[in-house]
Amino acid sequence: MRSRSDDSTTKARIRDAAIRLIGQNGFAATSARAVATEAGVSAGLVIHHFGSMRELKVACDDFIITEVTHRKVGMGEGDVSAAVSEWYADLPTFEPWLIYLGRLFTDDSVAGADLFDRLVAMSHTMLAEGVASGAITPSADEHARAVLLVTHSLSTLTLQSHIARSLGSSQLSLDSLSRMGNAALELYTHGIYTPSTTPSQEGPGSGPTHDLRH
Amino acid sequence: MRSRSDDSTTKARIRDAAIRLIGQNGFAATSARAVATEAGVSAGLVIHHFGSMRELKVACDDFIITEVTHRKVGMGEGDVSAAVSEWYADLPTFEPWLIYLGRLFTDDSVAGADLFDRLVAMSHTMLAEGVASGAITPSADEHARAVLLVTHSLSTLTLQSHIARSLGSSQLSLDSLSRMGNAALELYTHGIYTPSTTPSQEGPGSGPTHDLRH
DNA sequence: GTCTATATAATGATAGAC
DNA sequence: GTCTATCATTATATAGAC
Repeated sequence: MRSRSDDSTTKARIRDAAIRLIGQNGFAATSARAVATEAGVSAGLVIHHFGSMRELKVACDDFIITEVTHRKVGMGEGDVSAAVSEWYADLPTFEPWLIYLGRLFTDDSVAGADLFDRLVAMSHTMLAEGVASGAITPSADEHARAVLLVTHSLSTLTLQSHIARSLGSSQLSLDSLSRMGNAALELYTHGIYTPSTTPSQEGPGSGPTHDLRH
Repeated sequence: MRSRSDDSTTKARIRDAAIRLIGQNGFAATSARAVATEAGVSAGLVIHHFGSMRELKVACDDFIITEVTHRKVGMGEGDVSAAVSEWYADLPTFEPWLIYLGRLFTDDSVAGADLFDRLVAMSHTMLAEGVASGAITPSADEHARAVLLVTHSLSTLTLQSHIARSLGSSQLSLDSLSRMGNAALELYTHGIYTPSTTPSQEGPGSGPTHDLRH
């Protein structure tokens, strides 16, 4: 279900075209002319409606952030996970939004930084509730764990083209998503190491690659 | 330790400048003139040495891939993890390489795709060995798990600016790296869920966000 | 609102002097 | 090898016709 995205004004069509192109190629590689062609209008009209390319970018950011954030259904506002799940459930419609969302964290914008920080805060809250209820194991560094989980979670977005290719489809499919989801569930349930053979503690600087050298 | 990177020819200086700028801003946002200024040479010389901007990009890709891949030390060639660990251990020197490496998977290039696939193959092999020796729990979908672990691992690179900010430093620090590494070790050791309260199986399409809604 | 035409700036790339 | 000067192309953005 789209909320107010059934907006068939020309301005909305231009914005949607920009979301597709910026998501696919990045902002710097997207020209006003390319957006115009994609939207089926003239180049001047793109600028006329948004003032400048940077403002068009901001409009796209705002739109995506609003769409992924403004959830009134169920468990309160700001439920990004639920929104993304809905998007995944209707890939033909929402794939451009998912691609743009991934690009948001990589193209560096204030919108991406803000959303990331909000996701960390949400993850932090949920983890704390889980720990309090006994469902989730405490961590020696709760904030680092929250950042780690958000980072891991977003990697499915930022690296979606590689995931799709490696799993055998040209683009992200429901099947690939399901396989990744189940693998992640395994990981979050019991890790990957057998209980008796946990490796020794890491030193500083060993960084993010230790999961490649089990 | 740099291998053959102590190359102080002008051509190498231009390539190093390009690695810094492309890593920081992306290829499309990096002009020949900007590279020239960064390297302290004229704009024409950049093209003279590399032929075109695209060829300069390929040269940067090749350089980084070679540096991160050609490890003859210890456990055989192609040990990307060991190389990245060395880079992390000397951040002032190698930070531009780490940033470029992250950009490689996001800017989409053939070099990035090839490296990703090789990392998945390596991860697959290591996991299989671990399972055979009893150190690692088997998975219902070994390939998906390998892809997941590589994706998670690379997210520390592709999202490094967000991680650094969220952990309180302006850029990636040894302390942040250490905290993330330890949080990941916890995760890989026992997951996050307590044994008795594992959530039910995921359906298709629930995708990569379930780790945000424990 | 939408177009065409255009001004202005920046881009990648070339040519030729040194 | 390196520079300056320049070209052709493309970019964003503006102005004005309809």
